[in-house]
Amino acid sequence: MTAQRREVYEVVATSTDHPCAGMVYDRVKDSIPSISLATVYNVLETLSGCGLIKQINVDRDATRYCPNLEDHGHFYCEGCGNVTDVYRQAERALDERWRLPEGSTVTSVDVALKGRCPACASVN
Amino acid sequence: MTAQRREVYEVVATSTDHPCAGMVYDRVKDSIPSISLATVYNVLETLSGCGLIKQINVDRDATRYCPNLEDHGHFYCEGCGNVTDVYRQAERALDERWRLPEGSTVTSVDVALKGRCPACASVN
DNA sequence: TTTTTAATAAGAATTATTCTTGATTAAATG
DNA sequence: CATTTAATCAAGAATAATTCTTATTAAAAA
Repeated sequence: MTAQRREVYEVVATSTDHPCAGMVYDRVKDSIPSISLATVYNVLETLSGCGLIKQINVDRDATRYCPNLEDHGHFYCEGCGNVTDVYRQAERALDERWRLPEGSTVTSVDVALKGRCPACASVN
Repeated sequence: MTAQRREVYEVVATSTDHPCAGMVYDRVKDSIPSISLATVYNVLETLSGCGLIKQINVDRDATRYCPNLEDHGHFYCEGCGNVTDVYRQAERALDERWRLPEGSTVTSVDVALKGRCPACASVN
């Protein structure tokens, strides 16, 4: 655990806006001005590999990072671009939700909802 | 509806492997050798906009295209890279599945499962 | 202390996609 | 039918996120 890793993790953990690599880079530079963008990418990859943070992808936008390790989905607002965490109404096993090919194994389920958040929906 | 549009749509509609733009380009060239990759991108965008095909994204891989307009998710095999359609066990309204912010509107729900298909899971 | 290993910084390289421009084609109008 | 208008297309340059390469630095092991 290096200073760079500690600081990158800290930035993601204390951010509520699901920042992308460039945003993390900008924020980490406040405390480590010499850090390189490539290092931020490396560290984000390492932290994701350890399961300390999660990558979230909406369409082909830049990958964003999420410190919330609970089972949840993401709601992307097409008005303001914000991403918020959303939770299931009821916890249900995967095979109660999806008909999967017999004998397959599943390692992850990503759910991305798109639409307009209350603020943006009310404007128009 | 031009020849290019007809042919691009035909290729996507008759493909079962969820091809990306480059793959569509290669296949369409058989019947329209002069077509350009940019045109394939334009047409795929147009067809997606009309709702005739759907874009599917897994992580930041190249966008793939799906002619299946039913409500379904996608299962990406980390072994062979294939993408297959998966269906819900039961049709349930969105707000029975997710707790959404009061007053929000939802335009799309994308579900991407990752794991190993039966063939790849049995090998290892 | 010396040697080995891993992490970092910097910038070049890659890849999917978009943009720009000029040429063609199709549709609309006189 | 001729002509204007608009949309589409082809080709290649441009862009943006990400990865790769190489040299340097820091940490760990011998």
